[in-house]
Amino acid sequence: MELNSKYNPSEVEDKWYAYWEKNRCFHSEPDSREPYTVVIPPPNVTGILHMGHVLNNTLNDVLVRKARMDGKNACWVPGTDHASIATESKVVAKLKGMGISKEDITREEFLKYAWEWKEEHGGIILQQLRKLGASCDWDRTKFTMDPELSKAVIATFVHFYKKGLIYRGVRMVNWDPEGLTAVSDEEVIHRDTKSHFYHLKYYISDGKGNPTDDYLVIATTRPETIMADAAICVNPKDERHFRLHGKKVLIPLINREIPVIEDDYVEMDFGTGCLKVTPAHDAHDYEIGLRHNLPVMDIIDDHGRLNEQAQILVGQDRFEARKNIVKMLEEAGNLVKVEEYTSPVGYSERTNAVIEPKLSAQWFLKMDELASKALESVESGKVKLIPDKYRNTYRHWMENVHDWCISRQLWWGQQIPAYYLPDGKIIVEATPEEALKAAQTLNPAYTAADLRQDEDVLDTWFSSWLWPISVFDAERPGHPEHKPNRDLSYYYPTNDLVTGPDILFFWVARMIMAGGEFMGDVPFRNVYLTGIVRDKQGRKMSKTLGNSPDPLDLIAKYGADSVRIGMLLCSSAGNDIFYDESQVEQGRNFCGKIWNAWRLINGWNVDTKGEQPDYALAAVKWFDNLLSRTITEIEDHYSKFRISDALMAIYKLFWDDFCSWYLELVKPAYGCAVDGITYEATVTFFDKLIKLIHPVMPFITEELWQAMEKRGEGESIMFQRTPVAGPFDQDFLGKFALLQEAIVNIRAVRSQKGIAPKQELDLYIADGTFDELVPVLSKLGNVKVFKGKFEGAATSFIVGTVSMSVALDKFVNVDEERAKLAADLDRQRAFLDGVRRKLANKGFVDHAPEAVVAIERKKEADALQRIDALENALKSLGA
RNA sequence: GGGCGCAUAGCUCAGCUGGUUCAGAGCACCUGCCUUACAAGCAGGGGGUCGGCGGUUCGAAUCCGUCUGCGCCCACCA
Repeated sequence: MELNSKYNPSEVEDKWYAYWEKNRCFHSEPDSREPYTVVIPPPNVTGILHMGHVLNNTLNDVLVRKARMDGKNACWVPGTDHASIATESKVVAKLKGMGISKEDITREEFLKYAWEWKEEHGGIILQQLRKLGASCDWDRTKFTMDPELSKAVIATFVHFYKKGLIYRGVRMVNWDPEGLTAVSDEEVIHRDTKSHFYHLKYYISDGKGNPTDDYLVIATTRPETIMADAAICVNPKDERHFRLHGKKVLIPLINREIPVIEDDYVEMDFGTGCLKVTPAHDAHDYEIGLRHNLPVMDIIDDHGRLNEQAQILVGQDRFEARKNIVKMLEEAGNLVKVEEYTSPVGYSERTNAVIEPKLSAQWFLKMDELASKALESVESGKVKLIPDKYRNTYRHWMENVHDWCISRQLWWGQQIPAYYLPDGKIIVEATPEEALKAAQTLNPAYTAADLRQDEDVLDTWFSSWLWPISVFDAERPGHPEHKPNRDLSYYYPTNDLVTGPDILFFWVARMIMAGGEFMGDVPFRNVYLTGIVRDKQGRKMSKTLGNSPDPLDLIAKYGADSVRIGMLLCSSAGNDIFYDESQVEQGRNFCGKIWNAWRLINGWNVDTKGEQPDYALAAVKWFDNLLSRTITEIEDHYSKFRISDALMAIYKLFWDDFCSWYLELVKPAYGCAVDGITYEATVTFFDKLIKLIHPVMPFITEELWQAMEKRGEGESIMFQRTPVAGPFDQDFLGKFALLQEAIVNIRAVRSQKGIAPKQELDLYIADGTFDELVPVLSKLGNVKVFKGKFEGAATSFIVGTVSMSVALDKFVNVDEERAKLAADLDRQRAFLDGVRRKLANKGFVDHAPEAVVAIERKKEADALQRIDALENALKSLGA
């Protein structure tokens, strides 16, 4: 088949992806083969493909395609995550655009809009993944809010509730005033933020609510919360404040009287040693409040605005109120001074709003027991983290875990199956019907109208932690007594999980917990943690910075294979990825190389009766051995998840070894035909090479494999077997490497002396070490080879221990050659000295293993031989 | 503040159990080539005190200590 002179990726990629999908090449069903399973880290249903996804899914696809070609039953389950906060805020925004406020519509109406939105805009990313070449089993696509997956989530809640691990309680939680929901500790990101430290005067009360002349000074970063103060706290040992014990002070501006209390919590040497206690708006203050029975006064509403309780600045946003109250305090004479201050502030992971500590009733899952089991799974090596360094981080987290706040004040998600009875009792059952039945066992008079379901939904991670189970068998979570279905028994546990370290705790750890709870086994064997994709300057790629290229643009420009290569080239596990477009260009260049190599082979005239020349015989033997050795290396890299090393090994094998050496060697002279044996061998090599390349570059390899000969409908390179390494002759490969060195030397001589490649030179070789490879030398070096020493003007070099001389009567400058040889001789003598010093060292000879000493002795002998050869060469130059 | 990790060529990184001629790779760079697969290419070449200091060892890029400079995770001294 004729090939275009240029490779056109976009045409080829669309064609083959459509072909793969039409023939359901990615679909997997349980059978007698060994399974290889991965589940996709479900991207947000609202998401669009970014470079992080590209990295992640490329790695995943490489592993899946490799496993498939290794003969395993590969199954990669795709899907999306309902992402409650992100999706809900998008829907709210859309409704706002339509003039509809969430408060004005019912839950049912809102959900109708949300589902419409999801059907319309959701899952774009799954289309985009196809462009990348991801070989997902699309027939198995799941969504975390699919009816059966939601059922699994509800069942899980009921399971843990009845087990006593889920409880409802009033706690200080992280409130997101933008998302209007509580979030878990893990969803709060602390960032050092510049702010101010305001020193405020609180006058001591005379006991009747009037200020005296005496005052104390507190330091706060949040002056807008003073109206919620319940006390001033000092350290009982702090002598400076003994006079305050038992006194009351007045809150500035509103003159409310609050007591001075004593508690060890207060550090004497921080701030002024006086702490204002605001139980409603600070987690520590809340604790102090509990210890001292202080009232809780909440002055901030869900949106982060001051409410009626504040008395002043009512309705203002907390940050606006802060500015204003500072002015008021200054005017009132309560402001002593303002300091610049940097302190960590919590931000919502989803909305980036400043988190407001807020007291509210939420649902929690006890983590102690689950976490210790999940820790054990990793410590024992049942789950391997790659790279290993994350074990430490993981351990630290699992040992310091807090109960998980699982309720969210949202509508998009699985509604908590808790039902309140009129008397406040809580019934937890999977469905309203079951709940009613349970209620009626308490009092048969209850009707459905007496049950009020909890308004909140569950944290999205509370559904994604079931993902590796529920995508196969949604009946199982919450029901460990259920027999796993056929899919689950076959595919679980999955093999590898590729994901970012940022969700190690959010997701990975919790999947391990759920796996232990419902399957009694870990959900995966290996977790490959990728780095974060950064730009050339080391900045994290983000939409706001605008430094992230659109992967689809890149794919359109360079082709998906090139983008995959660009990503993989710089992706050693666990290290951040410094992305640069030049790497994608390298991928594109590699496509061109592969393409042209086939064009060359494909264009040869073949003489089936022709005799195989000696150089071709040697070339085939060499590449055959080298292929085996390199496959061994590649397999080793894969087994250790060194994907970029595996790629580099393949890359060099193809480009340097196959193209630059092998093809140059066997390629017939212009107008001549290649013999049949060499041709067949070359085609076989090419076939093996593109099979090795397929997992990293699926498209171009499919195109060429299909171009090589007519294939049947539905056939694909992806179902071919990975080439296996045979035994290889290390000595022969070593000898060939030396020969390559000789050829490089000859080329260098030409280059330095300006001798055209076409001009044949005479080469003298001292002995018969390379006899078998002389035809190779002649062809690639364009030399006529003579055995023995050359007497006359020549340039000489040592290959291994063999001296070679290029006769150069016409070109050589004897002085230059002499100087070169002398320099080389000096180097060899210095080397010999070093080796001899080592061997003369009794400590070395006595302590070092015999093999190491033997190597040194060999070095000594070789060096002596080389020195001898160099001396002879010098002599023949008349030195 | 606590914990973990990193530092090797201009850039990105390998270097696994301390010992092969170990100081490497890719990219970038320099020189010469439009050689009939490929200029997105071919051939050749330069470039590093392995962050500093000290130690262990016959032997250290590799192990230990320490300092410096980065990065990450955890932690609300208000």
